[in-house]
Amino acid sequence: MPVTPEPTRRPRKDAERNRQRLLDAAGELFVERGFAVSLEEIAARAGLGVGTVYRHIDDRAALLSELLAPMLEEVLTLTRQALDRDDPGPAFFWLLRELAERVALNQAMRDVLLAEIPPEPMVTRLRAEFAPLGTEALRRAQAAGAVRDDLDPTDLPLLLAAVGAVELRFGRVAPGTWERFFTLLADSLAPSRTSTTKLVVVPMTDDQLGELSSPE
Amino acid sequence: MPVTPEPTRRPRKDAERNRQRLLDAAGELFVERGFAVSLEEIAARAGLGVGTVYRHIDDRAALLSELLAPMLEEVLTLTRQALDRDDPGPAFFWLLRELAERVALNQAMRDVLLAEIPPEPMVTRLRAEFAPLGTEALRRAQAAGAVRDDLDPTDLPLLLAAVGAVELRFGRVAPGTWERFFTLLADSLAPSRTSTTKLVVVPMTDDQLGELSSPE
DNA sequence: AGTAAAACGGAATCGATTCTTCCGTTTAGT
DNA sequence: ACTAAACGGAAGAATCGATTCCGTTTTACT
Repeated sequence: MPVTPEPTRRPRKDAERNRQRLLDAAGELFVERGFAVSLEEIAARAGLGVGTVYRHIDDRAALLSELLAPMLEEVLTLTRQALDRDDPGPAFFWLLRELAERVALNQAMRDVLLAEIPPEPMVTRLRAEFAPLGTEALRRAQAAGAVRDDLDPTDLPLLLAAVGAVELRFGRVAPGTWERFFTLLADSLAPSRTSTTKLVVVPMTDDQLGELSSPE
Repeated sequence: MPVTPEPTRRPRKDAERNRQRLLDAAGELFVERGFAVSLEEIAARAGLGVGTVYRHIDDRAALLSELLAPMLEEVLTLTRQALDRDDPGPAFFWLLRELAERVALNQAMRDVLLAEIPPEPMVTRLRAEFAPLGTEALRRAQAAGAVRDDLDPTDLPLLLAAVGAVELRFGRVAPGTWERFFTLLADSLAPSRTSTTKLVVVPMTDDQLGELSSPE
């Protein structure tokens, strides 16, 4: 039976270049705007027409799914790194902060924790795989006396969601506020303490709070 | 010049009844769904047609504004009550919890803190009037040694927003979770502590976390 | 240079959503 | 019964974003 000589022909040079631009633009915008990005927005940032976008992807869902996967993968990687350490207390707080930072600064990650997003296989997988790892990291930190015993593994997504929500709301007028909030939150996880962790990040100003009313 | 004999004629009985139904339905739905309620939804719950709604209100904005006002007014009232007390520490934590509860259980309040809502004079007024009162309540609690010194008045809306976000996201599958989170958060505000406040509210279950993926 | 296939741009289409208006019908009040 | 008030809900208008379609431009190769 005669088969096609070249099962996969080499794409044209401009097509390859545009695919890269598309992926770059989509990646940036996904971090900035999460699942709310429109294809038009992506096309514009890539300097392409929407029609061209569709020649490179199946549809919007497939594109976002592809962009989301590595972000969620990184969560698992970080968690495994924490479990590799032999200082359970600091390792747990390190992990929590790494995750909090990613959630705070990445709208797509915030959407995963905070928003009603279309069903994503990767999200289901993340939950299934993260659960035992996160639980173990927490248990070890508790065994080491670094974390209050009544903290539950299910509190972890809750804490991260809170951090994400804070930066989502206040980050626009006072970037970095998530870190101030995180410091506060972390202080509540210790079984006891004789002092507070110094709040390094400056508080918001009244003016910044006022800016919340003006759109965009 | 002849004037109208009855400047304001008595409305028909059914009109009066419907106006009340409308206000009741709108009030309920505003608490449940915040600024996202549609007039159609309100009309349906009131058992009226949308056309009828418009005979009772100017437009959507006016209706929501009217419903929002008393909620914000209550915030000021609670704050003044806290300032009337002579136990600054407990008074501050009492106030924070009262406000947190309202924010957590009322979507309209959450929207005020968390969402991009249309400009509302009442919100501007609230900010202006709450600021000095909230600041005073905090300062007194700090002077009494009940609250860490580096907490800033602008952190208050931030803390409340976080509580609201938590219940917004997790309340559907695990109502009351805001309270667990609040307890945790409150523990971080003390200058020091030798133990933790017992977390009375049970944590979420893994199943509940999983339900977050399914819409509605 | 010349040509055909590949790729492109963006207008047009489609669907969904929600405020608001309009008008024919129903109901309260006398 | 009759009239003015009130009602219901379809229709109009606007917005927004995914997806498709097709005439035009570019690349690759002779």
